[in-house]
Amino acid sequence: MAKQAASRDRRVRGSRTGRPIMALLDLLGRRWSLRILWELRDAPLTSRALRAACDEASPTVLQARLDELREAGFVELGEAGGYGLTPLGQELCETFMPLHRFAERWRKI
Amino acid sequence: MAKQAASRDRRVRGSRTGRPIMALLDLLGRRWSLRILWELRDAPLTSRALRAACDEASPTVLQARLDELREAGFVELGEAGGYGLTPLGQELCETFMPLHRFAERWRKI
DNA sequence: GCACAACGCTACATTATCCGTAGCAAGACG
DNA sequence: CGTCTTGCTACGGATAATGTAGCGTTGTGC
Repeated sequence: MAKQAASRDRRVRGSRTGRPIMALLDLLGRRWSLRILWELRDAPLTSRALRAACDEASPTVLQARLDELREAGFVELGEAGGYGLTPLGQELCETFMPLHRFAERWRKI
Repeated sequence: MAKQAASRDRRVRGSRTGRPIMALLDLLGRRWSLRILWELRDAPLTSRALRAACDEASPTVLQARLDELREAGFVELGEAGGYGLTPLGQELCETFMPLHRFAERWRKI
């Protein structure tokens, strides 16, 4: 697998400009990516608990997204088992945490 | 089309909890959604210009995303032509604008 | 009026991606 | 040993995205 070989400047789908923001938007714009970060926001979860939190999403995609997020350095697999955010992942999560408040106001419109 | 009939509490893929944050994460977690918002961040674009900005993505998906984002109230089609962000869309865009700075730091890791 | 170009938008066949279910190997516990 | 749970994978069917082409409409210049 060339999965772990590539670095941050790897080819990303739909964006071959090399601009990191595009790579990030591409990564986060895949199914379940944002949701996974969101569900891990305040505590690590086992793969199965994460699956339950994500409405029993298919383990195939979840595993793919976890691999990508891990390779990006946002998520890590603790030695005691269970997926958690890295410090970098925490930071990223806090970056779009205001989305929560926005979503609440959005509903009311 | 039942597209414009549904409101914010419509069924969204992968998230049937009704929590608005889930609906939002689901909407933004589709291909090109984040990218479209990003490309419209400071100026409206025509559909073709937007397509060019999005690496010549297929018009089929772009149109689908634009419809969804329009129905969500984030994007609008100006009467003079061209897609632009609504005030709400501007607000959403600013919400995850720190992502840009984060992406720049992320590359260096 | 009449080409001509750009607009928003759509059709259609191919390809990639996701879903749902089942199940693997490895480790912990009894 | 048997039975848990862990992370992870296989596989076939369903869904979504791609790439190319083109529609109808609206200006604009001649």
